[in-house]
Amino acid sequence: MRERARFAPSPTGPLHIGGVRTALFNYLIAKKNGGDFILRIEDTDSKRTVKGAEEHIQDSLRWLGLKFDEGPIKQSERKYLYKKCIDELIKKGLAYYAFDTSVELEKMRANANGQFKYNYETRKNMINSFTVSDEEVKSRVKSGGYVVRMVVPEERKVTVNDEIRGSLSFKSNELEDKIIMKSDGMPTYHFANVVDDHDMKITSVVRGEEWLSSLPSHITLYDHFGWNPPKFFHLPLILKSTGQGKLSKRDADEQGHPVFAVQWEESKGFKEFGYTPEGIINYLALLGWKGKDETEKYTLDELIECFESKYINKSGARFDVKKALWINHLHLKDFSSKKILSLSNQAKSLLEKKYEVKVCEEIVDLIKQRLNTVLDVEKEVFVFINQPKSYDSDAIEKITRNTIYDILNFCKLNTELISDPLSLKESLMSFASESQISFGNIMKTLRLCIVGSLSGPDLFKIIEIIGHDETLQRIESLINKI
RNA sequence: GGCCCGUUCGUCUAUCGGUUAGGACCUCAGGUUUUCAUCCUGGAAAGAGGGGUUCGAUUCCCCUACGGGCUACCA
Repeated sequence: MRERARFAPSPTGPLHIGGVRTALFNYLIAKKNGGDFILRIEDTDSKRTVKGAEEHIQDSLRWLGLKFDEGPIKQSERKYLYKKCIDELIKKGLAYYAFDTSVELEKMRANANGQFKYNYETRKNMINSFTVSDEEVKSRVKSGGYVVRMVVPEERKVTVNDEIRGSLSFKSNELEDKIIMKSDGMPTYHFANVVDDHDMKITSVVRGEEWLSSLPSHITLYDHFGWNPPKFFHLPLILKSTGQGKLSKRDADEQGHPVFAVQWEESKGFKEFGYTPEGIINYLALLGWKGKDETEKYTLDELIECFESKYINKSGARFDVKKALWINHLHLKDFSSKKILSLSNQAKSLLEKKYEVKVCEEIVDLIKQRLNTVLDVEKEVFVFINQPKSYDSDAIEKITRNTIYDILNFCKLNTELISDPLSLKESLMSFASESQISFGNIMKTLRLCIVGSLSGPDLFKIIEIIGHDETLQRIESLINKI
């Protein structure tokens, strides 16, 4: 059977990293066997639908490269289907009308110390199809304000299977006659989910662990309809990087990392923080899954190739920024210069204003392995565009001003050497032995004057690229400053 | 409180009952490099606790502890 998996977020807010991982695992399970990846928007609660959320979800998936084959299918547009199925269950006696007000329900819960369950026993004392005459039911239904509840049978063992955890069993008496249709005529999550997954011929339901406890209710629903349930994968949660609990926006803010894939309102996403889709996808795949061997770097295509759901982990995993950054770096350093340039518009336009395209790419080649995020491109490229804004004063003091002066003066007096970095290096070496200044200090001085600090790519390459005049200018400018 | 799930280095994880408990991030020490980074070599670092089962348990079972989820006319 053709594999069909769906990502089914509700548009109640922006897509966060946990949702992205759910989407990714759905995608991988679908694509592993050449199946379909479907997007379904679960917007059954109009009160909680947030404007722009659906668009944000789609933007995120697009940026990540998780293309869906069908959808987005919106539940709000499928009321007719749910209604039909509700009627079917009512006719079978497996669902019933309930007329209790929320005030009454709250009272019941308060009285029972939070132990109240609407079930095979308590429904006898509530206002519903079981306790009210047929005529009254009819008239109450006519005037609206009712809900529909599912019948959960008494004293039964509900055995469910989760592909990640294996077989689980629940007692039906612990379950509730869950509301499946709300008084506004919309289905609840539990109902719409089951009906849609069946209707859409979904073969694998991949979702967060928070749904595990409602699985027995869902299975009961499948039973009521006489449908075969799909396979279920309940993914462990992503936990905050320090402390306890699952990752939330607040913790992410505190730790200084994003939670959204792409920007949402004022909150920058992974994209804006300079992560690549490749990096995020790779890191997220590794958070809770591991391939057969020690490989850590995967592209999406490689993931599809290697992914096996049996290697998905059971326990929650902390989000580790340092490792995420490292994985991002792994991808960035292997990108072509052209691609890196296309990711950093700012750096690209600054460079291209000054250099030919070929040189621009050469420059990026020099800085590639220094990158953790695409934001670093701009920083690293700065030395090729502008004079240092400031100088590392600690370094100056260490080398001493006199030495610096001597070295720079030597360069200034041998300006013709600057055009030929190779011979410049040789003369500097002989200058070192003549003047009793260590070659290390000479290089540091020169770097200080070209870069402003003691880090950066190959100095002679920099000199070659920025050229004779610019180099001389930078030398002059440091001489004037000390 | 009840129900369900989980628990190996600081973090992500490997281990199909017998291993010097392996790898990666982080970290530390060396090496390469003109510097930083990259890269290379090496070090430190773990089976929550208690009972069983077994010749033998990180691995199987039970209890406890801890963590997580659910317990809405929210998803």
